[in-house]
Formats: sequence, structure tokens, C-alpha cells
Amino acid sequence: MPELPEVETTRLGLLPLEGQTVASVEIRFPTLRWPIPSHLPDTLADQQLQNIQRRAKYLLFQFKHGVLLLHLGMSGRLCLLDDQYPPEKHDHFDLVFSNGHVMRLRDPRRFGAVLWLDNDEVGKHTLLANLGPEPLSDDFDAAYLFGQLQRKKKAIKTAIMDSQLVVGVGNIYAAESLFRARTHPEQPANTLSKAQCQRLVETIKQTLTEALAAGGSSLRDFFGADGNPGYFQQTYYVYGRTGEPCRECGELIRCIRLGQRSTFFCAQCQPR
DNA sequence: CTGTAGACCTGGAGGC
DNA sequence: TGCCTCCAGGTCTACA
Repeated sequence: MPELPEVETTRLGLLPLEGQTVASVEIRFPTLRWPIPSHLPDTLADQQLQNIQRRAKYLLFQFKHGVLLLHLGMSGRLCLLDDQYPPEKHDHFDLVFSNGHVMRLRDPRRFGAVLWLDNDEVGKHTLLANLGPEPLSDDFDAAYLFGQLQRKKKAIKTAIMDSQLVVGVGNIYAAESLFRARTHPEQPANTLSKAQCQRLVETIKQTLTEALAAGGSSLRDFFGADGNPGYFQQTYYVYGRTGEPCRECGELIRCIRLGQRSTFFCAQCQPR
């Protein structure tokens, strides 16, 4: 269930692992999106985890000689266990630390990824090299967005979900941010006014920040056998609310397909 | 270069 | 209960 707020919440929940030493690596099912490198147990044994960072929806576990890169895909979840619980069906990967802590990856759909990057290839790797700015950074502002949109004729929702434009805006938050900005998801990207870009940048930052705050309230769950971040409980304006009344105007929320993804909006609040 | 469709994979929900 | 279809929070890759 990972959009950017959950990935960041996951990262915060894993911070107790910083400074700890890897005792062993368990690869139970190596066939994720790409194969989990079979050398990981040798590469990581007795290595100290220096820090855990995030770029877009990737988690980067920094070790002395390189980075363990992890993506949660559509259904991935990381749990921090304080003991060796028996693995279940979709628990594909464990990082076991010398103090007994276990970081476990569960990913039923196996769209996730676990990769290794040597230090000299971290910035150049194709998965990381072409990413746009972080949405909560100052680099993502109205001038930047307006400039980027000038050559794009596709729908604004599709545009803001492109990680080369800006990272971390997934299907839920694209819909929610566009509603808050009162912008129709199908509006051609190059027709947004500067004022619309300003509002959209603000609502993207606002929506993600609120979701992050909601997810952050459930960090204690990460030490249970089952991680359960709480941001999903927040109330959405449009996402998943087809046929229900708009919280602002009462108009019924509609659902269309855009770029093969369900797209929710209020035709009254988000006119063309 | 831009844009779109297909691909990867499992499980849950709903219809019959 | 069983079978079928559709849908799901991502994003890389191929091709027009």
C-alpha cells in the first residue's frame, strides 16, 4: 500500500536499525520484479548499516561499500520484528541483525524490488538517475511545474504521476491534490495557468504532508509482527468515493479511466 | 522527444 | 461452494 507517505513512514519506523550489524540475509523467493541478487548474504554479512534514506519511493540502506535499494511496489510492506517469527507465504526477504532484530519484506504481488548498488553507481543507476524533484522540497515550486508543463499535452493527472516530473505522487494523492486545487484531472497539462500551477504545488505538498502526519502516528505498530501504518484511515475527498456526495458541494463523485488508472473527481468542483 | 499500452503478479470482491 | 471477471496503492519497457 505504498505511496510516498507510507514509504517515508516505513523509513522512520526502521531508523532503530541504523548502526546495527547484519548477521544474516534470508532470500526465500528471489523472483521479485527483478531477481534479488544472490550475493547479498555474502555482501552484507557482518556489515554495519550506516543509515536509511529515501529517494522517491525507494528506500536506500547505506552500507560501507554500497546501497541496498528497496522498492515496495504495489503490495510490499516492511516489518521490523524483534524476534524470529515464522515466515508466512509472501515473506520473501529478511535482513537479520546481530541483536535479533529482523527486517522482513512481505510482498504478495511481487512488484517490489531488492537490489544492490555499489557506491560508485548509486547516482548513475537508471532507476535513480532520471527522477524529478522531491515534492516536499523547495525545488518543486510553481515556476518549475509551469515550465515543465509547457511541452506536455497529456492530462495533468498523468503528468504529475510521472516520476521524471516530480516523484512520489501516486494515484491516490494525484486525485486528492487535483480536487483540492479545483483542477479537472483531464485538463491538458500545457493549459494550466500559473495560478493553477501555484495551487497544485501547494495542494500536493499539503496532501502529502497531512498523510505523512497521519502515518507517523502509527509508528509503534512497526515493532509488532504486522506493520499497520494508519494513513489509510484518513478521509479522502474523492479517491474511492464513486457515487458518493462531494464533501464540498454534494455533487456525486465520478470515476473515469485515465492512463489505465481509476481517476476520481467532482465535476462541479473541478470544472473543465 | 512525447504519449500510450502492455507487462509483471496475487488476492479479494462481487456476479452468477 | 465454485467458477469467472474485474480491480488494486507502481513503474519499467516497448513501440507508435
